[in-house]
Amino acid sequence: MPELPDVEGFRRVLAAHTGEPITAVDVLDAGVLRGVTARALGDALRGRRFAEPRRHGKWLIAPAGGPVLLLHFGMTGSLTWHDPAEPRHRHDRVVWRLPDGELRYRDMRKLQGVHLDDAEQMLADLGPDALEVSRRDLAELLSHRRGRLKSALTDQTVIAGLGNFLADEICWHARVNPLRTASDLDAAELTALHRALRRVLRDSVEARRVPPRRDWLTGVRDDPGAACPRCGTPLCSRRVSGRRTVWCPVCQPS
DNA sequence: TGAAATGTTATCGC
DNA sequence: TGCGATAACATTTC
Repeated sequence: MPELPDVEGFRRVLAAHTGEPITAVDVLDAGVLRGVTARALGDALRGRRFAEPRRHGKWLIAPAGGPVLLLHFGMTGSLTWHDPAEPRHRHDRVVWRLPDGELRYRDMRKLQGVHLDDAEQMLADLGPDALEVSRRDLAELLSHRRGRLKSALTDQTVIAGLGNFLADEICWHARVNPLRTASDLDAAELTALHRALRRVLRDSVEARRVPPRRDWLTGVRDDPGAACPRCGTPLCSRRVSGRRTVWCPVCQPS
């Protein structure tokens, strides 16, 4: 799940529960703790209050009056608010208990995890957040890339926040082939790509995910014999930089 | 049973 | 130095 829109949704979950004291931190699976022990995490946060959280790319940054909590959700993570009476899920790994409920960090695969106080280190190599990238920024960022457009868009050191689904969706909306060399796009293509990025991100943030709409690529890409929602042509698919990439050979000619 | 899954990182080769 | 491919991490699903 978690690309920029999902993490922005988690940020809003946390933002709705700032200002209340953290009464306890339950570490149910220390396998998601990165560079911090369960004891140190609890000692640092107990009695503190979450302040307004930030997001950069796929990172959620949660200051807590001194200590800073950093969450990354990998491919399967989430952060949700629950009544304490609600049974915990098998994949709930860390729980922050507040007076009126609790925040649960759930993650099946445990590919990423929970950090404390190393924001500068974790965020140092990230490019600008995808929501903050202007058309001019995008042109500049792509102009230095010799590799494929798909690879550049999903490289967090170039632009932070875009993942496999978003990158394909944006290319499809822009009618640009994701296998193109990133620095080869002309002015019209860069304009189309930037407009697609804005539109796809806006709608996805509103939906708190990349919506699986049938009139979007994301809604059909896993269908057997998937066809382009715009023109009905069978979609093409291959691995690019280790990720499955889907595009329409008619709308997005090479 | 094997392959693939929305992420990131280290490593190897060109 | 940059980039592509690959494996690895952990777990589930088709």
